[in-house]
Amino acid sequence: MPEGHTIHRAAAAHRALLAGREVAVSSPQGRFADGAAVLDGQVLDAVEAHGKHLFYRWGTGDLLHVHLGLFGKFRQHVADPPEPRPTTRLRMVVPEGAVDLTGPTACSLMDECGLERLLARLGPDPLRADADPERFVARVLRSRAPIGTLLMDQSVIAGVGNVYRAESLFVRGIHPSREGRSLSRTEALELWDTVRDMLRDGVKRGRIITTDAKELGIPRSRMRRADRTYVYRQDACRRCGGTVERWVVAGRNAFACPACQSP
DNA sequence: AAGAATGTTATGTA
DNA sequence: CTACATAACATTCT
Repeated sequence: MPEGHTIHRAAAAHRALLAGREVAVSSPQGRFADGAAVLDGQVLDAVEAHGKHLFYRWGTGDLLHVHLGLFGKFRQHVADPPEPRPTTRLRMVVPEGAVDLTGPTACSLMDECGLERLLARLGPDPLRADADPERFVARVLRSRAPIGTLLMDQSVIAGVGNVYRAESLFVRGIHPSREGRSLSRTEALELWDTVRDMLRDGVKRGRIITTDAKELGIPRSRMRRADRTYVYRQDACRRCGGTVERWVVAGRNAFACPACQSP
C-alpha cells in the first residue's frame, strides 16, 4: 500500500491528533513490549517523515521508527477505538482518538545515531522542503543503471515506489530501461518535478490518481480503480490504447507503454 | 478464495 | 567488485 505520500499523510494526521499530547501507547500483541512500556503516557514532541520512514520523537528523548513495508497500515479511530485486531502491533491513544498500526516492516526504538545512519542512505525526498533536486539529478546523470531502477532506489530519491515509478516515467515519456546517464539534465529535472507533483497530489487525496478524468472522457465521479493509472497494472495504455509491456525488475512488476515511452 | 500486492534487507550466484 | 536473483518478513484485499 504505502509509497511516500502515505507516510507524509500519516505524519500530518498523527501530528494533528497526537503531537504535544500525553499518549497512551500499547502493544496489544506484545510484539512491541519494551518500546510500548517506555513510551506509555509520554508526551509526543514531533512526528517526521523522510521518504517512506516515519519518526516519532518523544519527551523521553526516545525515537520511534516506523516503516510500513509492503503491508503495513495505519488506521485512525475517533474516540473509543475498537478491540485491536489480532495483527495490531501498536496502538497510540489520546482522548480524542487513536491510531493503530498493523503489518509494519519496522516498528522499534532508535537513537539519534540510528536516525543519522538511516538518513545518510536516503536520497532527497521531494515532499520535504529541505530536499535538494540536484542530488537526484547528479546521481541519475552519472549512473548506467536503468532509470526505472534508480527511481525505486531510496538512496537516489526517497519516497517513490512501484506505482509512481511507472506513472511518472509514463507521463514524461521516458522508458524505464533507459540508462540514467542517457537522460538530459532537463529530463531529469522535469522527472523530479513530476514525481514531486504526483506525491503531493497523493498526500492531498490519500490515494494515487495520475490520470486525468477529462482525458479519459469519464466523469470524475465515475472513476473506478482501473481508471487511476495510465500503465500501472494496465493491459492497454490508457492514453493510446496500445499494449502495455510488463516485466519483472528486482522482483517487482514494471510497466511501460512502448508507444508513449521512448527507449 | 487463492493470489497478488503502493518494501526492504540479507544472502547466494554469475 | 558489481549486479542480479532469491528468500524472508509482514497482512489485506479482491
